[in-house]
Amino acid sequence: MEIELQIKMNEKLFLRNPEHSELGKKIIRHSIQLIYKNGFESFTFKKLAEDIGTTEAGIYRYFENKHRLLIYIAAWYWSWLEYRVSVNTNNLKDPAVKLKKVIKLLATAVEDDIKTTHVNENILHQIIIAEGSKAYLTKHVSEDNKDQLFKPYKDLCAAIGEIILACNPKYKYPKSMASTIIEMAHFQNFFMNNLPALTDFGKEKDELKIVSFLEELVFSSIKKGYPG
Amino acid sequence: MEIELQIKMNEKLFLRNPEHSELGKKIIRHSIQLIYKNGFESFTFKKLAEDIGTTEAGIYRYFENKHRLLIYIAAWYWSWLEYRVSVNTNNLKDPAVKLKKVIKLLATAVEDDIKTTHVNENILHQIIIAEGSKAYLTKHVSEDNKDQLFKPYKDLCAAIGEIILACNPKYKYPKSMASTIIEMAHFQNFFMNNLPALTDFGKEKDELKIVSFLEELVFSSIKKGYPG
DNA sequence: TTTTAAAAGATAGTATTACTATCATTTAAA
DNA sequence: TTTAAATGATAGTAATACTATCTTTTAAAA
Repeated sequence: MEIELQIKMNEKLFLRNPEHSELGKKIIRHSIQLIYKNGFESFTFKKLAEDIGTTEAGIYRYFENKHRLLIYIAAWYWSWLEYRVSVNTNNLKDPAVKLKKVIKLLATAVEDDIKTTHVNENILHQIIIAEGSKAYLTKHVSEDNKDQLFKPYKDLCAAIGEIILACNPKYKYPKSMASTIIEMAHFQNFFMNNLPALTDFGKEKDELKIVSFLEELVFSSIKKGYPG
Repeated sequence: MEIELQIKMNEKLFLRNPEHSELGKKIIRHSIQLIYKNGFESFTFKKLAEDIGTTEAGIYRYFENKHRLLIYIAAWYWSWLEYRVSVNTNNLKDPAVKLKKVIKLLATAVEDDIKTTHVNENILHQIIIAEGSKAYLTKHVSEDNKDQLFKPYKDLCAAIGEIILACNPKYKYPKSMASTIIEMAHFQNFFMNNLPALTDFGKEKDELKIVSFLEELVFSSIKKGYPG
């Protein structure tokens, strides 16, 4: 039996659903590779088309512009992460154990077991670290947000917020704590590898140190101590 | 007696020092306004030149490209913040009181008393919140970092790290905690105003709530309790 | 006060980017 | 088998991101 992970994406994220055709899947796969290789700024639909072996106009039939494509990729990532969080935590009772698991999922590289056909999740993780915030750091965030383009991020944040509240129902900032964990899992990683003076992990470059930092940060704040 | 705040900037940040001429100062002032108004993506040297009443070529004599100009503006902001941190904390003995002061300086809008002639600091604060991370989220961070372009950020981070260590010399993550405070002071503000579901401050939109959140986060982690 | 050099203005030009439009051909669904 | 949808091929445009050159203005040195 072959199981393929299909994530249902918001229709507003694209002009034509890239999951529904070979070309569409190629667009996603190759844009992830190209953005990883050269960064989002130097990424263009022309280069992408050449890389795939199609034409610029072909790409424009799927996505309005490269920023929309970035939002799509980010949304896919957040949906996928929420899926992994739910799979990896719903058999756990202790919310503190759950929260530890969440931090680990956020802050460490993916073990490449559950392979979805057309996405390299490790590279995806890397580009979301470096380019992910550009999806919402724009003048048109609010309109994009009205179109629900950031729903997967907000859902993940809400889910983590729930776990935090389960640890301590009186904690006052579950959602801000959740977004802090998410953003810092990524930023501390980026800093560690690129601006090490901004972290305490520059020498070892060990993701597990980020996990320890975040765990200490979170659990001392929500005051439930460490789980086993 | 007239005192003007002059911040010495790294020579590699520009081709010609914008502080040394009227045109240069106009470039800084007007770019801050334009980026604030339309966002960094739609900001171009052409538009800037028209806004100022000079030519594109004129701007290029000061800055290699718009990204360098953003780095310059960000560097100026971080230098200015470090200056304000030192002015506002060096008469304080208790490091915990110092740290509270730092959090407030980072997370709340500027009282526009100390006016530097050509920069609107409130608008500057806003654009750093929305665009600041784009200064380093690039493929060429490491080279830029070698040119010391991010030194002001790193210095500020180091200074805050020192205060954290003064609170608790055994705390293991002073620099990561410092960069977390800095980034979250900005991101929680951006989220509060643009993606409120990611925070617990969406309704009131009150910066002081962010201050409370950060204080609780920081002090429960470094375990020295709140100052008076 | 003149000379000289640096800065700014004016104008032109190029390659690339970010699209839109059209028409022919292939592929897949009815 | 027909018909529509998707793709390919090609062209074209406005804007962006520059570089180059030449003239005029401004400011500093002799």
